[in-house]
Amino acid sequence: MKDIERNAAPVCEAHELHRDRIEADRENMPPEVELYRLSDFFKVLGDSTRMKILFAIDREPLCVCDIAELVGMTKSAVSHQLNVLRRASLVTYRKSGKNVFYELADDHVRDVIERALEHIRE
Amino acid sequence: MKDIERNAAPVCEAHELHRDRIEADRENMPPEVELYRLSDFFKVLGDSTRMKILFAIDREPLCVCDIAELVGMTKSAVSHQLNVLRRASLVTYRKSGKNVFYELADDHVRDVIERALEHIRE
DNA sequence: CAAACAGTTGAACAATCATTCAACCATAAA
DNA sequence: TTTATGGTTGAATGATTGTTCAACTGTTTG
Repeated sequence: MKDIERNAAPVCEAHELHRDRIEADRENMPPEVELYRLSDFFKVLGDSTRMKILFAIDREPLCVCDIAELVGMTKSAVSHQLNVLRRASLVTYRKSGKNVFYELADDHVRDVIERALEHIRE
Repeated sequence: MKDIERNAAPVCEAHELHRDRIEADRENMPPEVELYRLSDFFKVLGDSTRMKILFAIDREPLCVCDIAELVGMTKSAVSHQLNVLRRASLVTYRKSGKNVFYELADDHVRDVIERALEHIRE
């Protein structure tokens, strides 16, 4: 049968019974802006190349070509991803002669990744 | 000038000077498989709809139509995203009559999100 | 100054992905 | 056994995105 109600308000009978509790759930949710900033933050971490880069510079600042060698990609690809990490304030950089050295911006990032590691290791 | 060396090993002079340190950095990196599981985990969190869903069911299990109303999307769209969250083991579900109730799988997820919230709030 | 090197950038391409639409399954009620 | 409801699913579509390629900037060295 055709789902003619597909665009109607998705409210089931169970919902009608718990209007007040649902309302409390709604108030428990962070504001829109924060939800977007949160998912944007995770989106940056959600790429294996960027994850490799973050672990590569975990111990010490490295120049782009060192990072490229550690993660096994071209300088260009790495530079593009470093740009993403920079815009998200996950890394900082410092120029020195012909080189540009990147390092982790702060320990918050390490914390989040550490927790996630615990999770996937069960 | 043309970058004729673009596919060559990306090793700069600075790299030659610190071969041993770079090698230590390499050993500090988690194994490939773990890096992929880690970025896959963050990838699932890196979507605003899924993030909304997780906060919607943070306090109590909810049925699909309640979740759909809280996040402001169709049941179909929510069901697709719940499927992603299920495959990543971030949520569990329980059938009850016509309804299917979803809840957070464990507290690890809450921990990671909590840390990330602290980060984006500075 | 010219050549080489480290890194950046924009366009293009392929791949991934979120949402919509339509149909479908399962349960409950009439 | 129909009918309605809650939820799932596959295909299609449009948007986003990661990598490559080519060219370019800036710095150092000969």
